[in-house]
Amino acid sequence: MVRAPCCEKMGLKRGPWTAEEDMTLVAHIEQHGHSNWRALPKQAGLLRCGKSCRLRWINYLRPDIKRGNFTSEEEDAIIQLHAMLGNRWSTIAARLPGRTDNEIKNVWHTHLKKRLESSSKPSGQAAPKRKAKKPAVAVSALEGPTSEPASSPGQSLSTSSATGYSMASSLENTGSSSSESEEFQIDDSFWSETLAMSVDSSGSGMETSDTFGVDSASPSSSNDEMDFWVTLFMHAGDMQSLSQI
DNA sequence: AACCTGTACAACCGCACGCGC
DNA sequence: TGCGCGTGCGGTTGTACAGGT
Repeated sequence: MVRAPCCEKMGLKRGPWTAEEDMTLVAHIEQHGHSNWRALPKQAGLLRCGKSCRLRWINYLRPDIKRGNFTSEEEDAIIQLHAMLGNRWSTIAARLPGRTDNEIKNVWHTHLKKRLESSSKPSGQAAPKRKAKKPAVAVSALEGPTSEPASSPGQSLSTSSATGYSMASSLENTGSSSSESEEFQIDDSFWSETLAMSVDSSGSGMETSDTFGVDSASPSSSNDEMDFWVTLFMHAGDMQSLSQI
């Protein structure tokens, strides 16, 4: 199956987005939505390919994006989820309200990975953040009435694409996390305990478990299934870390 | 003060998947 | 049933900036 290039490079702009482009995109999406990314740039009068518009919206312009440094809880959650799920950034992002897969991926590659590699220390200590990155130009241009930082933890998630994601594939496709099968040896007592916990889905004390409750309220059965497995793994991770103490 | 190096983040690229025709 | 299109995802690259020398 030969696919056409995502953007026929006919005078389409590339590189960093300007504030005007951002505003144009946001205004268009607010008015018309984004039912068709490919047609969107034309309709909005943007000289960008649809893919670029989609990326910009998802990673930067969405009103529910939470910007700023990751909290240590978030970093710990990423580390745990990555240990469980591997490089499934979108799935991990779905567990962290307001965070995007791209952002999480960047954080992982820049310091979480190094932190894990360089130290066997407990994860509570965040890697030193060298700088508070410049405020993005486009954001400052947008930080008007249109984009309020919805940083409250219970907000709805739009990052998750609810791709039909099965547990089997998540376990089999462990290219980057080959140690999963070794890390999680599940015995019968684990299953009985975990299943009991998942029925009564009270939080385990971790901040991210709040988001489970939100998502599990979703009518989508695939989301329910995903929540079940992620919750399961989270508990497994908790139990493992407890056993190491 | 100027240059060099490392870090953080935005953006791009290519592939895979799902859906409609 | 097969094909083409649109979208989503993960990997990678480019670049701006801060700190160090």
